[in-house]
Amino acid sequence: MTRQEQLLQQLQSLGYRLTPQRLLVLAIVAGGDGHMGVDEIYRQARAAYPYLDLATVYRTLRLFKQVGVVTEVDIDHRLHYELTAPGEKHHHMVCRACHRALNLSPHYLEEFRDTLIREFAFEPDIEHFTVSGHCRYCREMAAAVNDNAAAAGEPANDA
Amino acid sequence: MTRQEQLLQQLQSLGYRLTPQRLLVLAIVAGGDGHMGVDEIYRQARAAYPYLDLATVYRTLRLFKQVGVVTEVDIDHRLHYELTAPGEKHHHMVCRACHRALNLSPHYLEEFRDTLIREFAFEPDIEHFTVSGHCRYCREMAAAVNDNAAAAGEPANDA
DNA sequence: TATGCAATCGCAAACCTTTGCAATAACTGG
DNA sequence: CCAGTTATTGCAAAGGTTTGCGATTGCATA
Repeated sequence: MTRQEQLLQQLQSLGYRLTPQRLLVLAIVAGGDGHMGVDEIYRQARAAYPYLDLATVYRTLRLFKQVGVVTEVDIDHRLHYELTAPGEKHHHMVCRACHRALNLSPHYLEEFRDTLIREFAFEPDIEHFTVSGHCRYCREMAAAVNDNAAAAGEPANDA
Repeated sequence: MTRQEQLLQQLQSLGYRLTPQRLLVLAIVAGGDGHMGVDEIYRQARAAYPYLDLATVYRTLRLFKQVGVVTEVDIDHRLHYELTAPGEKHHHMVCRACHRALNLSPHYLEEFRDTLIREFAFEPDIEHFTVSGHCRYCREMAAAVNDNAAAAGEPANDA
């Protein structure tokens, strides 16, 4: 039994129905490399089954997430999904500048998590943890730009 | 010079214009207690100046955030803002169940931050850090419910 | 104080995501 | 294999947020 069949059976045993739409979305997410945007999943799904509705894709992904089949990652205020790899669980560092998402081993969070539970009885949602910030590359680039522009001081523009 | 006047001067010195809309939004956020939803800010602003557009409120708040005047908090996928209190900086723990937002002293994050910088050269965005999870009260309630319902096993419903 | 330029505004439309509803289809039991 | 139940779908519309654009207005300069 392949991993996908396993997951499907898991869904079914939880009382959910196995619809062609769900099979399709699962296959696509499983086939993609890493976190995929909803639009990309939708595009691929539509190529195989043009009748499919965007709302169904969103609902399906939400269901998968709830059941633990996929992991949701918020990248620049957009939802992305990737197959949950058991035993290779990881969190994300999302760069505010280039929107790259880097993986982060849960190991780095355990202590933080323990502290929150101990001090506040707050159980952080470590399944879907994401920190935003500036990645190595964008920091280097920002530093370089700063060196050049030095004193310019133009305010930001709007749009 | 009041804190508000300070902030206004800061905006101006950065090259931004002091418009009535901005003064109004700043006054409202400064007057509110803690993180306010955009709709609430908009409602109050409109009461004083009915011509104001929602888009302007969003743009203004985004600008304030960028300049550091306010802090953005994502509560259940909605944007909330609060005046940035220098010296009282704090992060948030947002409960996934009741959507309460609890404050978290930066102290609990310093070590985590240092680790990310050291190991990955990733500079986490500690100005706008939010962890989601389950708060003390909702955990207690969930535990109580579990005790009662014990074995029910109904699948989730849709809407 | 009058003038000019760019930043900002209001408006309308777009974008991403969720939701209500009636029609459809997956599963269950006979 | 058929019928009944109910989860799920497609569609259309709404909700929250962002954006393009022409008109307005703040501010600097003279």
